[in-house]
Amino acid sequence: MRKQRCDGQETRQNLLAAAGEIFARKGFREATIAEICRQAEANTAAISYHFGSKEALYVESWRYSFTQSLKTYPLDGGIPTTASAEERLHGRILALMRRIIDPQSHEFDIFHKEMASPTGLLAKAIQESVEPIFMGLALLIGELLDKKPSDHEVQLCSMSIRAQCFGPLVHARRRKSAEGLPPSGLEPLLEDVEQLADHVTRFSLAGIRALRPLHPHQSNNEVGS
Amino acid sequence: MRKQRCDGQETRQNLLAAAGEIFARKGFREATIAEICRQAEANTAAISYHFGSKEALYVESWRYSFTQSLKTYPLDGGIPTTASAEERLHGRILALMRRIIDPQSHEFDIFHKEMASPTGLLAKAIQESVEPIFMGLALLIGELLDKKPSDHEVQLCSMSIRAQCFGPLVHARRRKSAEGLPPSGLEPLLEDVEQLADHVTRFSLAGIRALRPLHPHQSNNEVGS
Amino acid sequence: MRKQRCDGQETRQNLLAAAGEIFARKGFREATIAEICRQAEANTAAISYHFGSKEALYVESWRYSFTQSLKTYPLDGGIPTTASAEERLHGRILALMRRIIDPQSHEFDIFHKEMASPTGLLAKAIQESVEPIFMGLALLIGELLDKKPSDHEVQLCSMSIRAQCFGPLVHARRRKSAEGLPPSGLEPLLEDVEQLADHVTRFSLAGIRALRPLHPHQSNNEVGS
Amino acid sequence: MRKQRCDGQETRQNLLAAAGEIFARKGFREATIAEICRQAEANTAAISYHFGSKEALYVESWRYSFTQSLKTYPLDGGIPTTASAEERLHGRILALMRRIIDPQSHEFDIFHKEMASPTGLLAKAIQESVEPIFMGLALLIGELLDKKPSDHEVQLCSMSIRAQCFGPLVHARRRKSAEGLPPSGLEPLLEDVEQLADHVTRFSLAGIRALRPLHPHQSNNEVGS
DNA sequence: AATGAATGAGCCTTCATTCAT
DNA sequence: GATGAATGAAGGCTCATTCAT
Repeated sequence: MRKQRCDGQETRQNLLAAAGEIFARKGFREATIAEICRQAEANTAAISYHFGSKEALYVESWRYSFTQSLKTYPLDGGIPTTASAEERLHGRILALMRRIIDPQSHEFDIFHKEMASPTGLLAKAIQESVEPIFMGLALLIGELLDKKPSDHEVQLCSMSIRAQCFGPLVHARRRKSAEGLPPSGLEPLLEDVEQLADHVTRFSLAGIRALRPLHPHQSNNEVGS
Repeated sequence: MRKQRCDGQETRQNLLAAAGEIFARKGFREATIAEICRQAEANTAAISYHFGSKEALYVESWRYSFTQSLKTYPLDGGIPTTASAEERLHGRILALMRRIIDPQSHEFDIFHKEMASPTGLLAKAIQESVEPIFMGLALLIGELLDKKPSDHEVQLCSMSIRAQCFGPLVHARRRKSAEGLPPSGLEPLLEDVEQLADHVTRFSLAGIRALRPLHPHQSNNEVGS
Repeated sequence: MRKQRCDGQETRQNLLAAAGEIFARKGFREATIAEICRQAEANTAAISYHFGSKEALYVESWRYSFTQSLKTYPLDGGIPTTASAEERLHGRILALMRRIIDPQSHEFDIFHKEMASPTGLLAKAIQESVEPIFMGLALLIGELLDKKPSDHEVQLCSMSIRAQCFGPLVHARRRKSAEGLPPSGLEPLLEDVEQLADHVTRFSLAGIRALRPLHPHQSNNEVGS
Repeated sequence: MRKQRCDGQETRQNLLAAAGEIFARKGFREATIAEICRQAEANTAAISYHFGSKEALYVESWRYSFTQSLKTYPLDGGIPTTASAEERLHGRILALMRRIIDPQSHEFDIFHKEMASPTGLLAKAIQESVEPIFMGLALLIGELLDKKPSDHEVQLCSMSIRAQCFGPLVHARRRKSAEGLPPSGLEPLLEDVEQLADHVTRFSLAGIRALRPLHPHQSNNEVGS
């Protein structure tokens, strides 16, 4: 009972997709190549053939998930660079949240599990992928604070914002995945996301402004709502 | 070469302590009872004997870690109830951070791993333990916002603060545990913690105030430093 | 369906014996722990438990086989040290041959396979075990040649004798094991061994004497260069 | 990126050569067709295609190695049939040794591994190839002993000589292959070979003469029975 | 003629658990 | 009360082989 040998890369793609899903659900160690291959409708030896090892598949599947996710949700949230810093911050926060919450994307579940129980296998890949995101955020905050991105206060604010994006959403993801099928639960969650992004943006802009040193005449027009 | 039968509970205590450490380092699934027993200098069968199963040991060791941690770091950070809400918030944030960062305590590593890869075993125990912490925080924020603790905005702010405590510190923990001995690396980290708590308090108070509806006379004295 | 836990070392002994037999028949790589355990009536995990790995079992089983074999066939063949050098040489050759040909002993089959396809695992064990055998032979030949055991000619003669013991007998072993049960085939083979030992002793003594330096009445017609 | 389809037999030749080398180094079971094909720069399916199976390739590669080796080293060592029996024996021994030690030739490594761990696949091929070698040696010894080649004593002497050729040289081969490049290490080994051949010839001629029946001028001090 | 892709069987190992002592 | 010994179920990986192209 052989599979059709369509174009030769189909199995590879199936494995990457299935691996992303299973690794996101179970983590590296608890995921079994048997389950991945069952879902990809491939033989267990196919992983050795295409990727060499479970470890290599893990790294590849994360890169794959991350790339796909970034294609769907550009870092700047589609806000033009001519918009105000506040609007661009809101755009970034919203884009990040949508990436995190998208049930199609598995990168953040994998990322989260890797943070909690590092295998060390993703260190390099994550480093390369996450750095630009952090840097873009730090640049924006630096603009708002009128300081260099490497400044300590900028870093602290960056951390505050990132944490507000990650924390609640990984919970939301789990709550969601614990339910049934995604189709019905998608829209309400996206609504939630916008509301949450509004809150985090407003909350954080206030926090940032409280640190702004020497502008006595600071305006109060916020973004959102 | 039997062990001394001191009081019969010594092995149990050793197992609880060792389990907390190992589960914190490796998570439930990846921790092996062999390693736990090796560290506790007990026989592998001792776990089945004392706790019935690996699962039961897991729950017990978390309760044990949590209880010990709460004894060391009271929820209110030692700030008297007569102090201002801002000071009490700072006290809570600092206490929470110190609990998280304490290398002696394993509850947060276990908690974090359980969030990332839920076994479901701790659901009830965590629920019971975390609820009062969240409630105390919500009460305080409600006081600052002049709203009920169950109000949506209060919940959002509570989330913002909790996330700022968890996010950076679990990273700090890992970075720390990756180094050498904890004793020498403790002080500088505690300094960091106070600095971080100051930032989060100031940042969040500003965020909270920005949501406060229509009180023109709001004061600006912040806490910290 | 548990095994009886008689004295706790029975399984270990069974495994050692079975391993010697299987490793001798199939070699390290082709032998499977499943087969060894089937023959020892033990679980496959028992090997990990008692020895840690297939590799460690291999080494242990060889030491076990070698020790048992040496107990049955002392190196000197039971010839008293007061006997003539010729008689003692004959004793050694016969003892070596009997050790090699004994169907109960597996050390030489393992040794032979290890020489042909080294795993490297037995290097140290074999070195330690074989050294005294070679040294004893070299001492004896040195006595016959009136030279030091480390002399080049002594070494060459030692090699000639050892090769004559090994070569034909490993063939004989295989021919024998290819047949059916050992009980009936044992005596005729032992007879063969004595005949063979006589031949090798006579043949080699003549070769040695031809090299003996200072006896003026020996003939010197040699071949080559 | 297909290979050039030169003449269609190039791949076959490459496979035979690579197989000889790999089988010699690892033995039949441990050699993998993946490694052989990698070295031959061919696809793994090529073996099934050209030879039908790993087994068939094994047999073919041995025949190939043996044929090539025999071309380089004629059985009689180039000694004319008019030379004395002693000289012809020396020639044969030297030729046999040179065949064994030649690092270019793999037949003896394969042969040795096959003796130690018979696959049964080479039985017929080896039988056919080795018979003439043994017969030639037996004829020569029969001439020296003035007996028929099938005589028991002739067979024993033949065995003694063959064993002295095989034993030390397979060791030498392994020692050599464990070193670095063969080119530089070749000359000193060939010197050793001649020295060794001299020893074996002299040693064995003495042994043979000691068995020569009724020539009144031979000495008779033997050992045994 | 030749190959990339895929397969299924088998191997060694790990692990939580359970007896008999 | 406590333990050494033993178990069986998986898990990841390797490998010779076989298709469809």
